[in-house]
Amino acid sequence: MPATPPTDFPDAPDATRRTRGRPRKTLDERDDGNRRQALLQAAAHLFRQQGFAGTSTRDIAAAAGMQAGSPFYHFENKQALLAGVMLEGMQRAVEHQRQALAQADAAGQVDARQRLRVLVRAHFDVLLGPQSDFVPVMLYEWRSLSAGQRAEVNRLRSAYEAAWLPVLQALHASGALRGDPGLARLLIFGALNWSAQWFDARGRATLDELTDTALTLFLRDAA
Amino acid sequence: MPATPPTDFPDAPDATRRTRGRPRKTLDERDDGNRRQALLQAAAHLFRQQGFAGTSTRDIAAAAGMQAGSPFYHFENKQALLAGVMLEGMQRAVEHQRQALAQADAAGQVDARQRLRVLVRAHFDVLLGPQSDFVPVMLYEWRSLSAGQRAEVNRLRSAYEAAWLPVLQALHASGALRGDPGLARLLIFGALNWSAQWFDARGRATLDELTDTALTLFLRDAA
DNA sequence: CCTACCGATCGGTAGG
DNA sequence: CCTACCGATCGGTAGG
Repeated sequence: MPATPPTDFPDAPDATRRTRGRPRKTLDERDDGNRRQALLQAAAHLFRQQGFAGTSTRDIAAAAGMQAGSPFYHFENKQALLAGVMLEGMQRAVEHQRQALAQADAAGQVDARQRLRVLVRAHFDVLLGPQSDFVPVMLYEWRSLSAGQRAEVNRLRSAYEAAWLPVLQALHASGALRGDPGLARLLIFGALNWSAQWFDARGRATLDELTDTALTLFLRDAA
Repeated sequence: MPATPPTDFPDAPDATRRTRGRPRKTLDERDDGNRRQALLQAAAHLFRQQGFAGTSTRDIAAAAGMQAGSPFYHFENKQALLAGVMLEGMQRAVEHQRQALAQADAAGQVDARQRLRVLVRAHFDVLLGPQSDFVPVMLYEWRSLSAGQRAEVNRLRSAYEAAWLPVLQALHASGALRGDPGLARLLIFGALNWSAQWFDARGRATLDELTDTALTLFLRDAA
């Protein structure tokens, strides 16, 4: 990505250029997808705190340091901003899951029990770790997407969820997990996803302890 | 409660009273808290479908067969409508739980495992059964309440949740439930509450089957 | 990306 | 509970 040369205003008197009017943006703030990213970040945060309908595009613009109309230079409309947040959230989730599983493979952790631990821990990372506004927005602002956007997000979501089923089926086959694996998966996702409502990063439990408790709750001991 | 005598309009010509102007409301539609109840019902439904911020008081009025300004005759503001929905939802939940436990007592079901089944089933009833808009609104529109309203709703919610802990502690003591009962309770509530997002009453699973699967997932078999 | 603006909608009220 | 209405806010756009 080539650095854009600083374009001066030819008609501005040189001495006052830096002191009059609104402060100049630094080069770094201007170029490439930087501002788009700032909008997504701000939108994720506000959508999570106040919901989609409860957040104005002006709020988002202000949080990203822009004027009221500027978000529409980067996104077609408010809904496209929401879809952007969700797609980014799911891409991160899929990628983090992929890396976690690859690392487990490299460490020779092929046991279904170990793999479930990896999946649960990666899930908590994405849901409760730093920068964790994107996925909760996906989970809770679902209904505000158009049908087409929903389908697009759903493709990533299905890929993410698909990784769980073979692991749960293996655990069911070995007797470590009881009940229909499909229904069990829904209940387990619920248990994990609900943590976004109550987990406090400053509180007592760490993500490791949470993972332990969840696995202890769902799985039987090895015979 | 004394029946209100039908008050006629003294200056309305008798013959046309029933045919001109907007149709008369029947007595039944007019008196007491009937209209208030219709507003709560409509609000619960719309808040659930579209969220609090995404629903206008005009939508609610129309759904209850009123004009735009009329909800404010019954409720101070939009937020009071939301609080009304949540309080009604929690009152129903607490009452249903109380009845279910009383019935279990009468049937001599004092075993902790049996009591957990009763609690789970009653929870699903309130969350997924007929008229199940009130509690999901409570679960998902939390942030739109004022601090004072939140405290009021929380009192009922704490009472509801308090019934679970001794049962879970007994199951933990007997080895049927693993992990800290406090954390386990949060995970279990998550698994159950999340069902409001995916359960389809027209689908395959019944509430009984759901209850079975949940108990099988969380509890170990008797030794 | 900002400025200036528009039409629509919203929560809420006065007065009956 | 309706009628008529108000001020504020909102998503979005034209033109630079």
